[in-house]
Amino acid sequence: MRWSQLFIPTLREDPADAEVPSHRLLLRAGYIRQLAAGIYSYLYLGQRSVLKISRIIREEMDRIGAQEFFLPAIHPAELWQESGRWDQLADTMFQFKDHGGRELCLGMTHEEVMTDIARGELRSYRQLPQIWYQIQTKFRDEARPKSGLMRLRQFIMKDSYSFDIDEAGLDASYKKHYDAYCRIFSRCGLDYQIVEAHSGAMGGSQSHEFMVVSDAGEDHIALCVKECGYAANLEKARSAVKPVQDLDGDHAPEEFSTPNIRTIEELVAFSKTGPEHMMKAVVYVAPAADKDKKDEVVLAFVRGDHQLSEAKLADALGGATVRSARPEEIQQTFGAAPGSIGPLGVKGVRILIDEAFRGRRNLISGANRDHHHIRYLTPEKDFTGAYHDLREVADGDPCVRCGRSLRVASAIEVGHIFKLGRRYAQAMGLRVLDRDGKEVTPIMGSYGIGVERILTAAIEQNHDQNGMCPPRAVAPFEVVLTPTNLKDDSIRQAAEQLYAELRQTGVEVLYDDRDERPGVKFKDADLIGIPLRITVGRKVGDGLVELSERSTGVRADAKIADVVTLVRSRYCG
RNA sequence: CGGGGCGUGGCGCAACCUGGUAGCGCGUCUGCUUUGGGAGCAGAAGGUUGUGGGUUCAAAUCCCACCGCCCCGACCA
Repeated sequence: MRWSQLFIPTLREDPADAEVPSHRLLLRAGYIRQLAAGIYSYLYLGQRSVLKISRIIREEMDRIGAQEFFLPAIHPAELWQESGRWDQLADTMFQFKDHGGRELCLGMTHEEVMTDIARGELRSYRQLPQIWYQIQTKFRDEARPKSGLMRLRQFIMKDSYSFDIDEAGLDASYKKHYDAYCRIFSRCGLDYQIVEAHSGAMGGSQSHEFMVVSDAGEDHIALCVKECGYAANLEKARSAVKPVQDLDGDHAPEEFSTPNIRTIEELVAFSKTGPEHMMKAVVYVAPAADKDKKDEVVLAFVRGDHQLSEAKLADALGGATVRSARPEEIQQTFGAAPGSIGPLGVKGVRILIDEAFRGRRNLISGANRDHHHIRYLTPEKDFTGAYHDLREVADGDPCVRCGRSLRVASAIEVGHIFKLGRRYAQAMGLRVLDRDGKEVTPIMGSYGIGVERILTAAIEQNHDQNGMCPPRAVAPFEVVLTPTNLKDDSIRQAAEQLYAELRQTGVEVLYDDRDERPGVKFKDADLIGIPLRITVGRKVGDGLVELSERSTGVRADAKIADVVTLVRSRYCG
């Protein structure tokens, strides 16, 4: 393509609204323009990158035998009411009415539509397994879109769904996706991590997320610094605890005065005891499912130097959504203010204890009386509760698997696979006959990839002061051909000829035939991140051009006669 | 949804506090010169100052309401 005829609106200055590097560069390089919060137009370069990413995904999905569909973005409300998600997801779904008053929504995902097709057509175990996928625009009315293409209200997603007759079949479909995803992200040039994931309110038994470590990411993961391979989403990550030496002796619990002591920190200073000997009481409320029932107050304990994980607490309570209790609720339930809450004498409140307290003794906690705490508390002897893993892993905690340190990092979620189970199939009446002629409910898997997030992650991982340097697989062109001065006949002729030859041999080449000074062309080429530049300049008289690699900055002269072969073999093979 | 910030030619900003009819840089257009890292000179075009209302002789500027965008937090199948 001839640059002079293309629309590549590069910007010299940083746009005021862009903070993270990928957003800034996508705007500056003329890949995208914003239409509204979380809604972007993909211009020529952006669309080329998106198409290249989509093509890679398509190839790898086809390779595992997945079949591509194209499904509606507009869905009738009834479909989502059947699965129960119309109300459940009302806050993040674009819902609207047509002229006749019929309720519709823009699809945020396609479990319902896929399952609807399946229930109408799949009759026999002989038709299974099936893997169906699509690459489609999804819509979510995010409470807070942010960071360019990181969190969008309209975005492109590859989503696939597997239907199997039994668990073993699902395992196989899951494994196929796992492997396909590895190939996809590797081909896109991403340095990624696979982490065990929390399957969330969707249910499901097993789940992995494909994460790209980046400061711009909004997820948090824990990674073992050694090669034991442990990696998990922070919502699910576990850590070991270093053994703690408790105070010996068989003491009875003893209340003591702690005037104006409310925080663990103050208590540590006051009692001259380490926080690992304290039971931090955290009070939560699980709102009642029915309006007739009362909200349930729960009391959770984590070690003084640990943090409670709300996700784990919610899991321990069977997937309920929880909120922290208000001070007046705490006062009413325990007869004391937050900061003085403890396990003794508590009635009618569920008590959850973090695993880290197993086998511990002579601990300190609140006395349920203002300005008082209790020491010599021993779980199981003095009070009981259910043990659960409740604490959030902190940077530097020992790895559960190998005991080395865990690193907590922020990351971009580019893919997510999980075993859905039978929830949708059941709710929507998908049944097939098995070998014995008995009706059974197939088991499903659901697998997603965020297309824009691959682009975002690729840029977050690969950029410098001059612009982006995306991997070749996602860059909009493979080569930029840059004549330094088109008014010089020998330069122009050499460039024109190279352009023709490169195109002929199938190299994706962007020919910068603009009447601009060399500096402008170099800056633009660096900004938009074309992996290889061929500069046709002053050495053309000696039969030489210059090759320079965007990502490394390495430059070398090459004979004009050899360039096409060289480029094809070394750079665009 | 809570907190904070910002809306002025295409982009980045100034003028607002202290009211007097909008200015700078970049970009754009024309001409000449220049040509290996965002050129120089000369000339030119381009703005209902987010929207609506109010105060005033007079509003980008003061007041009220609304809309939009960004950031932090909550939320995130």
